[in-house]
Amino acid sequence: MTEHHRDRIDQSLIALRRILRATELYERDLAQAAGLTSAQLRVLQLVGTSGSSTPKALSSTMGVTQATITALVDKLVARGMVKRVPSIADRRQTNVVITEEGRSRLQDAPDALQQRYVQAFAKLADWEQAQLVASLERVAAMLDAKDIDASPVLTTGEINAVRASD
Amino acid sequence: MTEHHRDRIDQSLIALRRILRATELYERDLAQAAGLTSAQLRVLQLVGTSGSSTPKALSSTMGVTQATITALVDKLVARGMVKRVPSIADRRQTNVVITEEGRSRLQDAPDALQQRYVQAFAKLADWEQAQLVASLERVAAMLDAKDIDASPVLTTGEINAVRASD
DNA sequence: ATGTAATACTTCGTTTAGCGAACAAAATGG
DNA sequence: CCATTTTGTTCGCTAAACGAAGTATTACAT
Repeated sequence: MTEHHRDRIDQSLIALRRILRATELYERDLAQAAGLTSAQLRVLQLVGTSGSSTPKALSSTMGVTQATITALVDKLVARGMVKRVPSIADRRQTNVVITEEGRSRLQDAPDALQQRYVQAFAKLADWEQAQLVASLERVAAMLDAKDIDASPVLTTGEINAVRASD
Repeated sequence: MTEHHRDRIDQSLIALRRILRATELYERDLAQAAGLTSAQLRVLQLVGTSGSSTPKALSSTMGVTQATITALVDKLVARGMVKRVPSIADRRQTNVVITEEGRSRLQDAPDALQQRYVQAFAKLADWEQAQLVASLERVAAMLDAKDIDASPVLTTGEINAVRASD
């Protein structure tokens, strides 16, 4: 592997970390401004876009256990953002439904990414936008591929081997 | 704003969310495999790359309060990963220094992004790598610009106005 | 030089997020 | 009809994070 390849890996990792960090920090500020925590806001947004969802679905979408969802929904229920409606089709299930109060709160608390991103994106030239979308989708595919490697933890040695593999 | 512009914004936001989610989920798994929590690992990595850092610096880099850093450093000290060394130049300051134990732990716990990313990145064609780096750096600049907008919270109306602004 | 302000860090008490284990209720498949 | 699986909740616990208050230490203004 040549030097500029290694440089590019480092550069893109640094850029990705900046993206992660900026979003994370901003998400906290935003949720606080909306009077919710970021985890609660994420749940509210998920319920809001679909109109209704089950704890099981929320759990797998967010990547947390159902027990955690129960606690988050409890808090949103206590604040009147959301209500639990027993499912008729399957009586094990509970539908988490957004309320009017919840909807209007969502209006005041737009998505963290949207706020930062949309304004800047609109300023880019057409070809830049197209390229950006293509690149982001490629990175996303790279990262959330379910089977990048069977082993959950790669040792440093293996990583260096990959990096040296040309 | 034409339809395909709006589509592109949506597509890129979706891609960014996939990136964020994949990294977040993976970070948890990885830290657990390394016997540390992800917050502790982040501190250890920061201290490890610079060799030594102050709580104040860690605090602003990570975007948390100093009280939080104190607690995290306490835990790393208890596990012998890191030690506190009083600063000589400024006696208010404490240097957090990585130990041998900490270094070797870092070897076993590579960065969450690295693991997922490096393998896939190496497989891309040269021109794709170059384009990816350029795009990622552009997004990062867009997101962590300190002055995207003076107002901390943008209302939905304003966002829609931006999206309709051409 | 001396008093005041700012900085660096810690301690303490509290809230939130998240997990695993144990459980009840309902659905599914023999 | 019975065993198994799925769905959701409760409980007890750990970790992360915050703000407020407190202690040193340094910087600054007069």
